[in-house]
Amino acid sequence: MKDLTAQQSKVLNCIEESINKTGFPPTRAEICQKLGFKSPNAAESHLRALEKKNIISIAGGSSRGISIKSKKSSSGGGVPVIGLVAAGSATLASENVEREINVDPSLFSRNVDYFLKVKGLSMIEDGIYEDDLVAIHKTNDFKNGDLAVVRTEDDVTLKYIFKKNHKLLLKPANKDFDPIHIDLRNESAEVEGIGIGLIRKN
Amino acid sequence: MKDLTAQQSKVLNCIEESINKTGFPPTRAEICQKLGFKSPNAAESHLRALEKKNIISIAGGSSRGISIKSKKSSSGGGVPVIGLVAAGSATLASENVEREINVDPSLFSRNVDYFLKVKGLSMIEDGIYEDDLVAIHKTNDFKNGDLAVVRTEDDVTLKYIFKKNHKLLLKPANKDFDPIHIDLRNESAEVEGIGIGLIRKN
DNA sequence: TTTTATACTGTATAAATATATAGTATTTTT
DNA sequence: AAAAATACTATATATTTATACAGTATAAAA
Repeated sequence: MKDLTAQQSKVLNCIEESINKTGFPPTRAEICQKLGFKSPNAAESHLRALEKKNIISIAGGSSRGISIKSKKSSSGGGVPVIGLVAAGSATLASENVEREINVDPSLFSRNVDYFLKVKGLSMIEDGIYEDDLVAIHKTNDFKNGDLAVVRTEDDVTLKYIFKKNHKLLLKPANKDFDPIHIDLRNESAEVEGIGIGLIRKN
Repeated sequence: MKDLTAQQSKVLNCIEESINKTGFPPTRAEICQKLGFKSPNAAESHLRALEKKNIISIAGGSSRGISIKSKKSSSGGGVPVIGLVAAGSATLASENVEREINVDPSLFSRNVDYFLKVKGLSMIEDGIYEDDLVAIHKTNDFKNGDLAVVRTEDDVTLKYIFKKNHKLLLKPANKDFDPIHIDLRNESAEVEGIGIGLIRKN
């Protein structure tokens, strides 16, 4: 994206201020008044420049029809949402980040490192549905029965975890799905984190 | 604060929707179009009523000069969590507010007015568990099948709602619970809001 | 060098919009 | 029983507002 000029920034700022202060965008005349322009076309052309640079959008034929497009990911690092893409890479790599969510840190019992977007129906019997966002706390420490994000050799999956000696059991909450048995002497598996909460959007 | 009438709520909702969708408030004409009024004064008088009740403010002499008062203080103000206490008063009155949560406004599809802490198991088959926080958008506008917060004569409940003529059906998602049938000719019932999401803490 | 973008003033106007006024009817409050 | 609030239709209009057109001038890109 091209950079904004000094004047364009001023105009953008003026729009933001208006929305913050009054609750609605400014008119051309108001922009002129605030920035000291004497012609409405001064504001108009700056708006068109901002539109061209894809910063704002202008609704034709309606008053105050200005809206700011790139609603900045408001300061304060949001928590990334990661889709459970097929094979093996549910990492925090930016390719996998679908979006970010600002959450109250005190919401969940432990720190939320990311949200995992659920694919499939393997946990449906315990109220975890497709497209739910499961709050994940990154750790490889777990108790038997925890809801865990487990990276196996060829998959990343969300299941209840049980460990006994060298045997790992990954148990779904859906009778149509079979539990996964892993013998750690033959196969590798790693716990990436545990589920500490859930967000669902209807 | 005085309660809003059904129509006033619709108008308020219309304003919220416009701001959410377009980025700026609606004109009188747009409100009329959306709600099916034929005179701009229908919108005007509802707006003045909302202004009188201190819900919105109207900037005189400027187009689209509507702003929602309570929403202005978006910074800092979290979304309240309300417990479904026994009889009849799941209002936003401070006695019922258990805590507040800061959520990303863009998280859910519509504005979240409060979170309702679920009591009981009546929705368990659709993945809504005890102590889950259901995100509620305040409105009395609903579609059949919506998850609704309904205030009946002696209770406040969260169920799927279906309306047919004068009959209201409140349907749980648990076969051990019976649906509630309400004949609006004999009993009163009011939709306080609809569920648009959910937060669970493990 | 020519074009394009920036950065304005100044004027004009069709269309959008708020807002007043005049009614009618129902419900709620006092 | 009277007054006030609710809930509109219908019409009118002053004002607001977007937006086009005509210029001037400078700086950056092609």
